[in-house]
Amino acid sequence: MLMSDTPRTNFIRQIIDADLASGKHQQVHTRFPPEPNGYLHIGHAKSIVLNFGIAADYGGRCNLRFDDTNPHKENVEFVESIKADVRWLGYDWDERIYFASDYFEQLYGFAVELIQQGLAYVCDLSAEETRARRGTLTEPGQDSPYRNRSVDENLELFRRMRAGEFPDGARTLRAKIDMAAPNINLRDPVLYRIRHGVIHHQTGSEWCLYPTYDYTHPISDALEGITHSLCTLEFEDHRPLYDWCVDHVSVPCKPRQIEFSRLNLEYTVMSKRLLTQLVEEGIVDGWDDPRMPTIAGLRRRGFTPASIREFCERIGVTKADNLVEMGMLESTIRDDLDHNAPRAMAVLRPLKVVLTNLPVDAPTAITAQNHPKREDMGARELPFAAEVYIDRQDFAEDPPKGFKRLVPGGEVRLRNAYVIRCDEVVKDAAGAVAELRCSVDAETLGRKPEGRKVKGVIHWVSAAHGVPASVRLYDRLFSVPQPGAGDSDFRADLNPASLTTLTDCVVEPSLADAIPGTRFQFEREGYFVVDPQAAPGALVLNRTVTLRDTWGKQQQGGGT
RNA sequence: UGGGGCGUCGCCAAGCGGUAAGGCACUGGGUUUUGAUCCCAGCAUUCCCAGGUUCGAAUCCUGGCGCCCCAGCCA
Repeated sequence: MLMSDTPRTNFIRQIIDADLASGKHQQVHTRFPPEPNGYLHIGHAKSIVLNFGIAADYGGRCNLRFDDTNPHKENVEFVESIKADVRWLGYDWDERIYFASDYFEQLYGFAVELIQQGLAYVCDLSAEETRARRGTLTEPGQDSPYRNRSVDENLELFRRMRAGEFPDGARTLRAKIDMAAPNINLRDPVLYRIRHGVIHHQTGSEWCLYPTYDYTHPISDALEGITHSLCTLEFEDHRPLYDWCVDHVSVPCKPRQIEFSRLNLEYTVMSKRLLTQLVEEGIVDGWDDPRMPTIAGLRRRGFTPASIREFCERIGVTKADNLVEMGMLESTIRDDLDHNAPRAMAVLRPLKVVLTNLPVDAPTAITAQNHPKREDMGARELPFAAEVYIDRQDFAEDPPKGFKRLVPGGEVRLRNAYVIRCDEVVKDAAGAVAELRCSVDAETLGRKPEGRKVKGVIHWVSAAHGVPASVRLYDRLFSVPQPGAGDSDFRADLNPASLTTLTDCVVEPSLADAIPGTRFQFEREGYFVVDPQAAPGALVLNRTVTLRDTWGKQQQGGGT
């Protein structure tokens, strides 16, 4: 479904090309290293497509590695959801699924190496004291009073830290680099901290000593033989530390860290902290709420793995800050579904239409193509009778200029069926339109009407055969492009109309037994997917995205 | 007067000294029993700004300006 022959290259692939050409590497080995402290989102998809995509295109490998060095925030539910999401996106790590915690013992050994070289020391400063001595952006820090302990004392203290002899926060292991370094990450960063009483999802209570990301990541990469370690821009300042670690410890190779800019999408949030808040405060219906930018949410919304992959290709990979329009995501799923989703008819806001002069020999079923340009998708039978439902929005007593649908005395084509004319508008006691009485032009079944043009085509469902359904219409979760901009509470930017549930919908009977996850285009309405909550007799459909709507856009643009 | 990055069309993004790709969006026009799809056309004399080098600069140099990230024992 790639729509162009745009070269899909980027600066990272160029670096890899050069490394291969120069003989620096014979093969490429990447990794996707999520922390299991939340569900994956579309920003992670960018990284997944980048890392697994490069491995696939270069005949290399990509590992899945959980960066699980902070047991306080992590759990197995997140581990499992991440595995499921990566698989669903279409990627395979074969047997190469790793945990940074797999390396805890080796990491400990490398720390001992650093101590022996005089490159790391046990520091007794509290977190607050450490911060107070770190200096500021413009002033150097001060050396820790514990910076010059002997190797033997450090070794002994570090052993006792592991043995659990000291309480949380009492001591840390710090790299001895340079407290005056202009790069704050080099001012004797903490390598190990003490954490008692937390049960790590992989190692249980085996450790009370946990390595930090800055120390763990480069070494994990090196142990796995990673050639190119791709991460986001905020780690650029950490690269000197990354290099310091692999340079001073006996690892088998030295991976190269390359940073790219993270994805920002309009009208949503991408930070795990905020997404977690939406879930925990019940603002959304869980991590897989179809309004969430999570992989699980997009899946439930009806997105396909291919469309997400294509989106990630289209946005590219650079180091420039970016804020991608939602329309970019929408167009990718429309492209996919336009080509691949079978068509069906569903009436979201039913209005009964009685066909008053249906010929006695009128067909009781009408054959409809499942796709306008794909014969291979076949056809289906639509039950047809004198009472049908149309959508209330397809009728107007007082139509706006340019309205092509049904109006009193006007004609419109019932899709796949006859041209009808509205003869009478029946109202209820309150004066609301209750029913329409229309006559059909018997000569227009499968034929153009004589001597006139009928521009409007509307969809319908036989009243006697239609199946009830409830439909969820989703809109953007937030009403502003950048929720929470300028330190404001992002919750104030929530879109109150992000979910509209329609419970009186009627869909064509062929959908009666549709299984969850099945996608359709409801003609003239949009793309929909059967929700997992759907049960036999209680169909629930989620709107993935509307069709492109130049009429609706025109209407909106004219007003206000 | 700390360090590290980034600035090419409304949004993404190619470009790597030889005279501005592509996608999304938008604007026309055509086809159409989905106001969809599809098709065709248009859409940066200019690359943050100012100098300089060069026959030639978005690309090289100098100086500005703007934006992002960093002072967790988070990742």
